[in-house]
This record gives sequence, structure tokens and C-alpha cells, in this order.
Amino acid sequence: MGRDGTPTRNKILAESKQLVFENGFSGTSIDQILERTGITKGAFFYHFKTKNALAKALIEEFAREDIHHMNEALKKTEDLKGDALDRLLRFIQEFIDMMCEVDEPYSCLYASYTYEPNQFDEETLNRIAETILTWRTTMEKLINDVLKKYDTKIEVDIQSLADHTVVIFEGAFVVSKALKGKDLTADHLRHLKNYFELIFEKKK
Amino acid sequence: MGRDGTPTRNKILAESKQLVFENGFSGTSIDQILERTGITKGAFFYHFKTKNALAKALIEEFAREDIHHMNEALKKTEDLKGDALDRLLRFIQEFIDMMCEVDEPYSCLYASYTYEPNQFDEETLNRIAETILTWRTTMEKLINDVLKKYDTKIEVDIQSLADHTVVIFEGAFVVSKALKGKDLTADHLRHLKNYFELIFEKKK
DNA sequence: TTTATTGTACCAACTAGTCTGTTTAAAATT
DNA sequence: AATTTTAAACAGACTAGTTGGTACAATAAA
Repeated sequence: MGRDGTPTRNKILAESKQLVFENGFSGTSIDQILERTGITKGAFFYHFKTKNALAKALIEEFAREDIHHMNEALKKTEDLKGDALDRLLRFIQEFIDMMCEVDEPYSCLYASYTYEPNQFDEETLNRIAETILTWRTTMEKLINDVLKKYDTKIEVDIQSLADHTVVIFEGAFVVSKALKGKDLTADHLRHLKNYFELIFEKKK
Repeated sequence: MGRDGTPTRNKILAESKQLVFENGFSGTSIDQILERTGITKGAFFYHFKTKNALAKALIEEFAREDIHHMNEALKKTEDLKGDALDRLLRFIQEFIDMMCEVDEPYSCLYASYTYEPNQFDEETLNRIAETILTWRTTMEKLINDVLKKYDTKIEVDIQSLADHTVVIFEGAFVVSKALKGKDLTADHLRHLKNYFELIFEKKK
């Protein structure tokens, strides 16, 4: 039954993600995507019914990978469950290491879409919120584990502390892109780690 | 000689800034701007030679206001120069107060432009970097003042600590837009304030 | 053969930008 | 003070190119 279209589909996804980071979504034309991929219009519209279907597929894939990274980092730190603070710090360290490996400023589709929200349907935008809320839940769990044996030196709202990680990711991406300094992202995650380190103190 | 064009020019700037936040820059058509302002094409292109001239004017105005806010906050805290840490914390508090007053998620043109960089010329993008670096310089000064009487509990790089404020602004804007929670921005500035509070300890 | 893919010509709507002309208000002249 | 001049400010029809999307023929594997 016909040939295998998945390489084509993947090429479209990969190249258009890149293009969206360079030009924004509405600044990226389908013709540009065709040129970059060497694919024709027929093939494109076979795989994606509309340009917005591509937008949705892009965010879907990006969100899946994002949550996958998060879960991988959770797994890698499972052995530290004994000291929940150690684990939390190692969890952040995983992403510091990840960001050190990259060789150009990292970009995030959430921010990209968020700054031209009218281009997308509710469902697409909800997918972004949903993923950020998944991060929130995960971080809340990690933090609450810490709070079993630690107090906070300053009174803090746990939910917003949980969100703070995503905030620093997003902010660091923007600034590192604007200043063209790929190392900035890791630096700011280190500050987040510092904050976690400083805010908790062992219960007596 | 002729009528006064500044109200028209200002209306164009105000409405197109709003449109850029909703649709992105390349997602905003000149026709849309005309519709929103009730102005005609002739008037638009009288005030701005090209669409990119508008982009530049927008970022110019935004940057000027941004630096103005920064300097206002500096002025308002001058009386606290005696204790540099107090001053730093009050400086951040100024922006917390500012963000509490707003009644919808705040948006930043720096992030908007940064996520479709190919739409703009070098000069426009440089204006963004320049402004962020002005923030860096200001924060470095505030922090170095603190360091005269305080040590840091954890070894930190001053430059990246200085940048951290902008990072948290930008990240908080993105997340508060994505989650449609206008209060989030202030919350995360509070975390920044906490961080500053925790990281410094009086020299003996 | 059949069905999943891909190629290409085409279209209506929209894009940024131009062109020519009109209005307006202040300054120069009477 | 009334009139004319001047240039800034605006109006809106027009254009050449681009946009997302369609129709349908061609091709390739099962």
C-alpha cells in the first residue's frame, strides 16, 4: 500500500520548526518550507491539511519531547530520593548539563506561539498551557518532598515556586537569543539551583 | 504649515504595538493597522516609509519607555542608598507594584521580535540587545554596591546575576501570557527578590 | 491492481508599497 | 484683517508579487 511517507513528514516538521524560530509562524510561508525541504506542495498538503494543522503537529511534537526530557531527568535522579533536596538540585543540574551541550541559543515553541497567539486555535494554545501545568505538577511534587524534611527560610507560595523553573527556562531562552549568548541559559538555571539551595533549611 | 500629524503617528504606534502582541509582527498586516486606527494607506506611509520603519519606531519607543521605567525606579529608591541591599530589594519591589496594577498579562516587544528575528534588520535587533545590556549595567552597579558590605553565601557570577532580573521579567511574561494569569509576573519578581535577600549576608 | 504518496499547474485573496491628487493650517503678502 | 501661498498631512485607487490552498495527474510500493 503505497510508499512510506514518514521521512517526508519528519523532514517537514524538522525544517519548519527551524523556520518558525527564525521567522515566526506567520512569517514562515509554505513555499519557504518547500524550498528548505525540497518537497512539493502536493506532498506538503497531503501530510498537513492546512498550515494550522502543521502548527498543531509542531507543538504536539515539541510538547511530547519536552515532557519526555522532563521525565528522563526525573528517572535519572530517582536514586537520590533519599534526600529530596539533593534530588531537586540534581534534577535542575540535568538541564544545566543539557544546555551546556547545545551550540546555539535554544528556542522554545511555547514562547514563539505565545507571542502571536491569534494565529492559532484554542486547542493549540491549550496544549501549551497543559504542558506548562504538567511541569508545575512535577515541580510541586519534588518541592513537597523536600518540605517533609526542610523548612523554607522565607515564606513562599509553592505553586509559583513550582512555576519558577519554567519561567527561568523561558526567560533565559529569550535573553540568550537576544544577546546571542548560548551559555546564558545554563547560567540562569544555576541561579535557580542556587535559589533552591538557599531557600530550604533542615527541620530541627 | 499643515496640520499636526503626531496624534496620527501615536495612534499608529499604539494600535500596531497591540496588534503585534496579538499576531506577531509579520502576522500583522498594514491593512489591519488601517482598520484598527481608521487611518488610510496614504497617511500610514506618510508617517512610516516601510513596514520595517514602523518596527524600528516601535522598538525605539518601547526601549525608551523601558529604560525610563528603570530610571524612575532607581530614582525612587535613591533615599535607601545607605543600605545598598535595602535599595536593591526596594528597586525590585517597585516593579512588583507596577505589575500588580496591570489588568492583563504584560507583553514585551523584545521577546516578540526575538522569536521572529529574520523579520528585522541588524539595527533593530541591536536596539534590543543594547537595552538589555543597559539593564545589565544598572543591575551590576546595584549589586556591586551591595557587595561592599555583604558577602554572597554562594559563589556567583555577578554579570549573570545582573542579567537574571531581565530573564525573570521575560520568562514571567511568557508564562503569564501562556497561562493567562496576569498575577504570575509579580509572583516571580517576588522570587527574584527572595533570591537577592537570601544570597547576601553581612560581612563580619 | 490498488492505495498511499508526490508533482505541478492553477486560483482567489491578500501583501507591502506607489501614485496622484486633495485637504488643512500656518505663514507671507497685500 | 483679508487674502494668497506653501508645505505638511492625508485620502484612496492601483499594482506587482506572494499567500494559503485546490485539483488532478503521475508514480511507486504492496
